[in-house]
Amino acid sequence: MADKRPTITTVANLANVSVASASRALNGIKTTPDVYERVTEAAERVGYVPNAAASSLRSRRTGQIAFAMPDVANPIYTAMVASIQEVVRAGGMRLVLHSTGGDVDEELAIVRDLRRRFADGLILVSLRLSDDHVAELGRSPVPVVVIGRALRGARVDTVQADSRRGAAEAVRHLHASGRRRIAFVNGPLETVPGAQRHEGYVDGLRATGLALEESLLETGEDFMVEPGRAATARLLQRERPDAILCANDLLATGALSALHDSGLAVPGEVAVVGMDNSALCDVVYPRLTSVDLGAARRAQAAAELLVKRIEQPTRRARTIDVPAALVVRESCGAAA
Amino acid sequence: MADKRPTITTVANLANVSVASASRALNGIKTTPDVYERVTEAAERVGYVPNAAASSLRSRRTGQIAFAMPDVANPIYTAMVASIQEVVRAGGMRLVLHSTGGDVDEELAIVRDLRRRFADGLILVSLRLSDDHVAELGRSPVPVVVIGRALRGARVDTVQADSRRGAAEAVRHLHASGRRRIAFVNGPLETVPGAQRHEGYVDGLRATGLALEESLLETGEDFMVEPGRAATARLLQRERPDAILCANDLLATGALSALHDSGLAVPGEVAVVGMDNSALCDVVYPRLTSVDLGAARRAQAAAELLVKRIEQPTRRARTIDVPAALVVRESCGAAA
DNA sequence: TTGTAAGCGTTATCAC
DNA sequence: GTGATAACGCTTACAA
Repeated sequence: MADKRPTITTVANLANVSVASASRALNGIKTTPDVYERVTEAAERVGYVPNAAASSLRSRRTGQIAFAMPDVANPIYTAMVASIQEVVRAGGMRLVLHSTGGDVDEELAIVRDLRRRFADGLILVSLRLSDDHVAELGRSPVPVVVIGRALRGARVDTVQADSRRGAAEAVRHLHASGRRRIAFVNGPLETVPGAQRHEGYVDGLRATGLALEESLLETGEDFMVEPGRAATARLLQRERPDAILCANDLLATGALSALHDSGLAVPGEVAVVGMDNSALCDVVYPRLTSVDLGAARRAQAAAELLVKRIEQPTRRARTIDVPAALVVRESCGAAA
Repeated sequence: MADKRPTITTVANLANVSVASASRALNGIKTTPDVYERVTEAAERVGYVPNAAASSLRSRRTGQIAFAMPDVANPIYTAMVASIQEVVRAGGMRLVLHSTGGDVDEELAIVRDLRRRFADGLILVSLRLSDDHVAELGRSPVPVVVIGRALRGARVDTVQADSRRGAAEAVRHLHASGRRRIAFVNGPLETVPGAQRHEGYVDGLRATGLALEESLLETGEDFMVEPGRAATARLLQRERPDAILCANDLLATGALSALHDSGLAVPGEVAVVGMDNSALCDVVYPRLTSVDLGAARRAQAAAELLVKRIEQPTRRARTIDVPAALVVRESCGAAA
């Protein structure tokens, strides 16, 4: 902690120029080399650093990007944070983080808070996009990019994963490697990913000619490890599946754990496939086959979209689709 | 996106009071109930939201807390983010995130950037605290709380883990359960945790009467999974240890992976112990015994310390010690 | 209690 | 290109 900070006036006086010239020199706006020299030197000498609040107030730019996601502890969002952070830093901006707990009201509160203009834009990941979101997004004074599902009626840029097709592909792969009783451990059905992945699972069954069996379906109350473990345990009390597709890697991790506890061999007796292809996949045992939904790419695309939109607020809203791709690892080799 | 925003003047005019009264009413400063009523109603009606930059500029408080850590992707820092986020939100503030990559220059740049006054305070996690840090921290206009090691000569609040004692305890536990060739997979020795945990390992050997063997020491070039895998693989080329203590859970995860690949049973042939007791422990197979270094508590303590210090900048610098505790799980049961 | 008015530190708009 | 000067939107003395 230190004392009195120099302001731009300090610098201007020291350099014998007006504050206007000082400001211009410091912001890279054309000046005489002489002025530029004197100003930068003076700034250097007194250790001048511009005040963020003052420059935001006048310039109407905060240099901050906000990112709101359901849960910081989920590796998939962590990966997104890392991607966004890169883009943000490359642009000399700062990242403001919000963890919403997946709560819709919380999400809406954050969008509403944008009216404070604490950030130049927001990247929002929501599991439950509603009309309320559309309405609130419409009132935002700064651009918002949604990672999730394109919202009809909202003029916002969107980045989407093709998780439906990804889930279907996973089912086809399991079928192709000889599995016939393919269970599905999903998260809450009323979420966007929950609904889409369920559809993908059904698509996959249809494509392979397998029947949809209620007894092969389980949903965790959340896309987390424990719900995955519990859901799988319930599944195993019925006629045993020979493969389990999980709606994300956390659920799959829970599934692996439940299978270990039951003494079932993976992939020998039961194959397991996750979704997200997160860092978890190389960490669990056996390594997890997973559907890559391009989290890092989605986050990067969202960040870049946002930065462009901030610079050019009037351009048309865009939707970017990021394809899914199955990444095969140990957890779904051949059946025993 | 929308159009012209109402300012406090809009509200004041509508309520037929001065802007000063409007400001007071909105900030909970004593006014006539009548004035309060009219102002809040007017604010409500026009959807007034105060401008963050303007209020920061005048009040000299940004309502933002910054957190700088080596790596967002490391679950231990993720846990810290979650803890800090809670405190920050409870105080109605925002969290600004910086991932430094463990780079000292990056860390120093962030501290320097505080002079912009973009945040009211900073929580800094550094793996390599130096005199440069002391110097730069001394120049910060806002308080900084360090999570790491107390810095001599710096007037900053600090939160420390007792990782030295924790490592020693892990060694003692392994010895007590019959292990005699206890290896140590460490991260870079020139880091604060690397150095401390090494000392703890040596303490533990001494306490149990085991000899320090060079061949049982390995260091990864980083506290990550891959270096852990590689270090363990190197270790296994020599005379086999019957236990491996790892300097953190990521290294331990890599160790487990290398052991699986070598076909060695855990804990039957080799016991494994990690440090940090992160979310990873319940996710890997077998579940990882780990030394809890109180990450969540440290982060929470740091955040609370910072908030208090912001409110009361002159109070004495404090150092909080968070104790370590071994959490026993499957990876270190009895030897075969 | 309330209103008046003076900034907070910048950047943007003018004439020059 | 440069220098006055007026905002930016708010908080806070100070006087009433």
